[in-house]
Amino acid sequence: MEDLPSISEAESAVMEVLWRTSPVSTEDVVAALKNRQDWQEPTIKTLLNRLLKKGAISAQRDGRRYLYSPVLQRDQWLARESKGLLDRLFGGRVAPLVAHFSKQRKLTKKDLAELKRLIEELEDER
Amino acid sequence: MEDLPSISEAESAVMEVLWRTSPVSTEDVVAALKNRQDWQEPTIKTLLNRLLKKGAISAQRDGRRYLYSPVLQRDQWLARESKGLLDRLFGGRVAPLVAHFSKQRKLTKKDLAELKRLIEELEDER
DNA sequence: CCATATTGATTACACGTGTAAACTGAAAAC
DNA sequence: GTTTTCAGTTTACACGTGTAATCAATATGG
Repeated sequence: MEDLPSISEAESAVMEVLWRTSPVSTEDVVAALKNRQDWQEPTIKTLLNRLLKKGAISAQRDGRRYLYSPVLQRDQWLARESKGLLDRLFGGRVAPLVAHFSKQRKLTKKDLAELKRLIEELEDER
Repeated sequence: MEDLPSISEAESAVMEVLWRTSPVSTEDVVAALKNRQDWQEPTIKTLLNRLLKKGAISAQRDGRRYLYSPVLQRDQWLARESKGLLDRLFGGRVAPLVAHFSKQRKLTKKDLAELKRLIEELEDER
């Protein structure tokens, strides 16, 4: 009964690939990250290996190579990451966080509209 | 022209103290963190020193000891940290972030009310 | 069958971080 | 003026991480 593996930033870039499609081969991951990250292939192999060791992904043989799939779900990861920040920076409260972004002028009109809709939706749910 | 120093999690706990009140002595910091963190005094000395080296705080002599003050402002730090998370986890968009927290049932009634008010306020600003 | 290529596994290495002990210099106490 | 004390400085050390080269095993082509 292992608890959720914690994954590093570089590792999360690899996870994002697997979360998008899986199972994938090392080659696929390399291809998917070619543009985004400036990593050599060995680097990606290392990251895949570490993720395996951590139990964040699983591997199934496919001829001479492996195909990898996520074990850790994106939702779980998202939940932990965002909760961590929220707690540390905003005392666990969402409103102050939004307030912060608004102060930073990081809210577009579209964001505002979306938020409004979202909030109405949430209110209706009660 | 140094760019903003990046501070670690443990360091940020020390910064929080200085952000609350400053200037403060090492002793003050130790006292302030006594309950929150289970750190020995040498640990806090180390952290203060690292923050000094990084230029995140400044020190002024006061007799035999130093009094420390923040150089890095909480707002700057907050902005960077939260932007980092927002970009990494939610593609830089605020609405998906709020959606995520709502899905996690992390929004209290109070949060909702506050958010609503906030959004109305923001809309009026235009 | 043997050489080559391919892919996973092992090893590497510097840097930041969490955590702290040991050392040192100067001030305070006697 | 010594001795003690206290605060700051130096050193320590293991672990995770970013980044990658090298090694080894196995499959494929000739």
